[in-house]
Amino acid sequence: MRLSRYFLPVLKETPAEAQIASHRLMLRAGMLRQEAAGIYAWLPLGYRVLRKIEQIVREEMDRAGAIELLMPTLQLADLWRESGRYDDYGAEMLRITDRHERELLFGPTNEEMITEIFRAYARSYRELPKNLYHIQWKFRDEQRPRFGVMRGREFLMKDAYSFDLTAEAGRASYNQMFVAYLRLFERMGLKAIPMQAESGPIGGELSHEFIVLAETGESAVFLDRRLLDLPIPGEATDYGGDLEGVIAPWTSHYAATEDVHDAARYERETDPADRLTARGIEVGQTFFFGDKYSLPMKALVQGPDGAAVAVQMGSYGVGVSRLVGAIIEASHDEAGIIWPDSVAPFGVGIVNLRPGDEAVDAACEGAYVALTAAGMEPLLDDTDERPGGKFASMDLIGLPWQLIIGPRGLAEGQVELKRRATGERRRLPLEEALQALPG
RNA sequence: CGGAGUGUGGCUCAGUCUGGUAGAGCACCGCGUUCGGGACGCGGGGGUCGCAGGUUCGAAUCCUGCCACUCCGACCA
Repeated sequence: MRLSRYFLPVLKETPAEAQIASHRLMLRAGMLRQEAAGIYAWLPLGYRVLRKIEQIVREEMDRAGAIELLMPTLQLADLWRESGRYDDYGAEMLRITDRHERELLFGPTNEEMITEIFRAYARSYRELPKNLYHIQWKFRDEQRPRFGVMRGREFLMKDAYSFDLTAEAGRASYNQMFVAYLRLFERMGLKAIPMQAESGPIGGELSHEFIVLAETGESAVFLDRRLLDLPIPGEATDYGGDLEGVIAPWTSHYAATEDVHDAARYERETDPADRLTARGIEVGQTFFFGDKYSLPMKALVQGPDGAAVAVQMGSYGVGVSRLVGAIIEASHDEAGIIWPDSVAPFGVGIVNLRPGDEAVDAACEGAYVALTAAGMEPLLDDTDERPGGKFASMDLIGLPWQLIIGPRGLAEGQVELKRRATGERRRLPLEEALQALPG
């Protein structure tokens, strides 16, 4: 992408409404525009990051055997009356009436709808297990939205739903999602720790919140710090096999949010030197709730013995839009965002220090073509802004690499290659710089 | 939902107490000089001061109502 043709409204000054780093930086980097309290437009740069995160989530869900579909944002109120949640959910649910006076709602989650879809087609235990997911916009009418995309009212969520014949099989499905979550957060450069959690309105006994440790997190957490060093399951993990052993290290150390924290147990199960009290951002949550929905909504299949049984279900959410903020909270400095390579909106920024200079323009064009061909997704700053401003903008938007090309260096056959994360700067010939970049 | 604030040009804000022709910096447009870490000079464009009533000769400023947004708390798959 050539910056001269792009839409990247970076802000020199910090917007007054933004309180935390990720919100400030998203507004300043031209990623986000607030349209109402807790409702945002994703500008081109922000949307690129959102899509990268979404894609990582999708790949890991697919790897774990889940199947993608897409459910609508609007749902019929009657569907929620079947589960009894229409009245229970309260003011957080946005209720809508159409021209025929039919009651609708903007979905805050999709247990009812996926159960309705499943029961419409599934008849036999032979069709199990199934795990269906979608990545769709949700709306929860928070009383007090805040912190930008960290706590918006409209947000993008991946939600998966598992269907099994028995609780044991359901537990296996739960474990698959557990492992997939460990992997997908790791791929985004995040250290997300699974913690015991309350299941809240979703219901059920078994639940984990996946929490990224950050000072600006909304909840206090208590954990065994050895969890921070556990290895993440590899790409070759056999999701068809028994995963109990894979997740055991994660569930055998103490980790809990303040809501369910048991101080006595904490002291009994952890060594004082290993205790870590911190704050965290919830980026995902897993639930196993058995027949809580399948029973009242009659999602039944015939078992081997011919009897109809309610399927055992779980649901698994990832806050895709919240992750954009969480990643920034975990990775930024005074100058701006520092994107992990895997979610960076562009792989490398090329800075033309003297647009209009024939040699410099040619070198930049050459680098742009070569890096595009190499799949590096370069962003070429070919504007006539002054160098200082270009450097500041590049640091702000946080691309992993910066390739700086100017007349002075070029006269000596040199360009500058800068790694955003470390600040390391190297002067070297253009050809070598292109070789040094991954991709 | 309880409490506290804020709405003035695209952004950050001053002006409101004490009513009297709407301001600054940045950004933007033109010309020129510049150009390796957010340049400088000269000239210029842009605001029904959140909305609606009221008081007054006169309202950004005082009064009333409403709306939006922010912060603290409660709430929060």
